[in-house]
Amino acid sequence: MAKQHHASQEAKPAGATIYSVAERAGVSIATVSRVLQGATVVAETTRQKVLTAVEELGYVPLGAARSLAVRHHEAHGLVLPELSGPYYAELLMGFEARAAELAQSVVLVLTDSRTDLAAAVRQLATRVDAIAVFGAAAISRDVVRLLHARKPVVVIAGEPLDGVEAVAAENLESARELAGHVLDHGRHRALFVGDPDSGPDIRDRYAGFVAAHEDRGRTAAEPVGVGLREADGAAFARDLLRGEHDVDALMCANDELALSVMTTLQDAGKDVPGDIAVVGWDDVMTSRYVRPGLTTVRQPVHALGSLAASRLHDLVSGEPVRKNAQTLPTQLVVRSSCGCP
Amino acid sequence: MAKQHHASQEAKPAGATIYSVAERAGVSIATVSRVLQGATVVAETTRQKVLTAVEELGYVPLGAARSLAVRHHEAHGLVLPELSGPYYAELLMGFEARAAELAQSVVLVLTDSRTDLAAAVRQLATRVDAIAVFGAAAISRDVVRLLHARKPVVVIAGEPLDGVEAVAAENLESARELAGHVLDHGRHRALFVGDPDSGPDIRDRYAGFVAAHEDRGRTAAEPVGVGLREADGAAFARDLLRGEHDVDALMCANDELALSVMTTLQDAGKDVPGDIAVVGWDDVMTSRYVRPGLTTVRQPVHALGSLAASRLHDLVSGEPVRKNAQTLPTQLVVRSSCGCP
DNA sequence: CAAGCCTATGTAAGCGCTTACATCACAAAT
DNA sequence: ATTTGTGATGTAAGCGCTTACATAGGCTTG
Repeated sequence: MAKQHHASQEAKPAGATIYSVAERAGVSIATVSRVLQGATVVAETTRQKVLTAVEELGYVPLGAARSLAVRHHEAHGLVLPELSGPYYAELLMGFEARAAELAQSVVLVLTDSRTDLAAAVRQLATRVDAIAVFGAAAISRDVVRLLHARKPVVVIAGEPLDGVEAVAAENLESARELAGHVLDHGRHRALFVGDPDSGPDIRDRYAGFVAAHEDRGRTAAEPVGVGLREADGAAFARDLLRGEHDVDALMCANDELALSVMTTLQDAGKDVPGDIAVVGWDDVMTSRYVRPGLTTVRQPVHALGSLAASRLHDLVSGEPVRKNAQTLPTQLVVRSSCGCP
Repeated sequence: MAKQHHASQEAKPAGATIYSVAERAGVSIATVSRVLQGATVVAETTRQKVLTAVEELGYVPLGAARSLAVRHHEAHGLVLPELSGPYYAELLMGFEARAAELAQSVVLVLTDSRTDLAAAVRQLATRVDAIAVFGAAAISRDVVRLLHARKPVVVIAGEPLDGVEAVAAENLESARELAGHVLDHGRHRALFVGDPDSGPDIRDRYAGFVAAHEDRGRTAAEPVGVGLREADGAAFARDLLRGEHDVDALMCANDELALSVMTTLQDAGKDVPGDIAVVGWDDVMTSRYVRPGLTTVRQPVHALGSLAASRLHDLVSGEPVRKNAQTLPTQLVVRSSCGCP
């Protein structure tokens, strides 16, 4: 063998390679590989010799070498904004679980912690076979488009982009239902809290809010374009207390917002839902615990992550891109913050 | 060139390699590599030619090939049980953020979704330079030990294992302080809810509970060994309501437990903290929102993740293993479920 | 008993990159 | 004009695997 395999030594034992295993077992590297891959048949005695050698040497195959040879990373990339709150975490869990079933590793990139996002994504593309990107992940469409030219990409809950596969949870109809439910409690001055321009999700929720009004021959108020975080909700609630709006119901873009609005109002002596009804979106854990329980919409977040991983795998396997976004149904969760007993 | 580089074509454009880029730019592959790595000096005109070719071909380097050549994966593995609840998510965020700074990818494995954990970990070891394992991740010590023989390993909040580096948040003293605080509210029949045998964290928290009693010349009751989930808390609360214990204060092993206990009691008409004080551990989001606010302990979870990533990197860089676990300080968060106004 | 056939194993090419070393062109120094 | 130095680039070996193909026994078969 021309190659000079390992006279070297490093801090860690390092260096058991397929060569050293083969030598120790007294077989060729091909046989070692066959034993480890388990595909081809190998004589039982040989198999044992190899396994023993592997054990003794503590051999761990080098993934990179395998990847290079098989021309697959056997890994999926997932790009999310962050993980505070249960939404993304749940999505990630769904993704990871499905990826595990498909024997794919998952490489995670959180955009909020990156200064150079484009570079991070480019670097990610370097080590995975396919990438799922969360829609609101602050990744410019250009980056997605660029990526998509090289690797299979799935956009989760994002702006549809043609030629790029998309998966999402249903928003419009559920929002219409939720808003309708609130209106049917006899509320006449409902407000949508959240910025429809911040992404397709919120946009559709507002659209549902509008539709519910139209269904009843009314017209919806303009949305209050605030952010999605607790602080935004608290700030808005203070505006409210100052009398800036005349409302008897609030449909918030997500639970975080709804919760902070609701508790801020309560702390100021307002009665929810007596004085004002508040509903949210996402059904986070806290929504079950607050009093009154928060009426909200549960998304199949886990399933969404799982679906993304599945599609990625299908795409890598050569399946064609689906033209239309796959939409998963959501579920209205009625508690009492909307006015129900 | 003897090698037959790419006459092939696949579904995806595929196939721009360093060779095609070199050819297009009219330079050697070495030069392309130099431009892309940016280390050595390359004439500006050449650099531009290469960059142009890269652009035109949409070249994305193959990470596996680089890894093989440089003999580094430039990736860290992280093994966590799951991501429900803010604890692990926050840990992961800290880990990811630091890894990003160090230009390391992060490959995530969630043990709850794996059927064959050992295999998953072995496979992980194949593709990363080092691995951080969360203590309670249900990974047997043997697996950790095995791993550790091959790759740098850091155990987060786990059972110390000699020769294996460990990082953790402080438990004992903070638990002593928390328990002391409760006792000093004049409670005399305090109970620890949680199973000290489920891991070093809980064990130390119970030890703090005991110590606080001893500090006051009292002796602590035996722990109530229940699980850490909401359902466990609700079940325990029902036992309590049935009169199975005579208590006026509960120190729960974590917030999830504390919250479900507390609300279950409240729903049954008990007054918290009037009839019974309840405190938790972790300071999850919900703890701020419930009424009364839950007194708890905030852990530097993000910092813990970050520290783990740093240490991993140091170890990969050849730094020696630190003998003693690094412990991060926690912070008592006093709200009103303990009896404070 | 020769001819063929499996089966188990070995041989070697190739995966796409990095990098030590060799080479070359040109400018400066003699 | 010749030598020497220097910066830019090319050459080629190797990273550790997988796998197509070749080979060598041991059986079966006529």
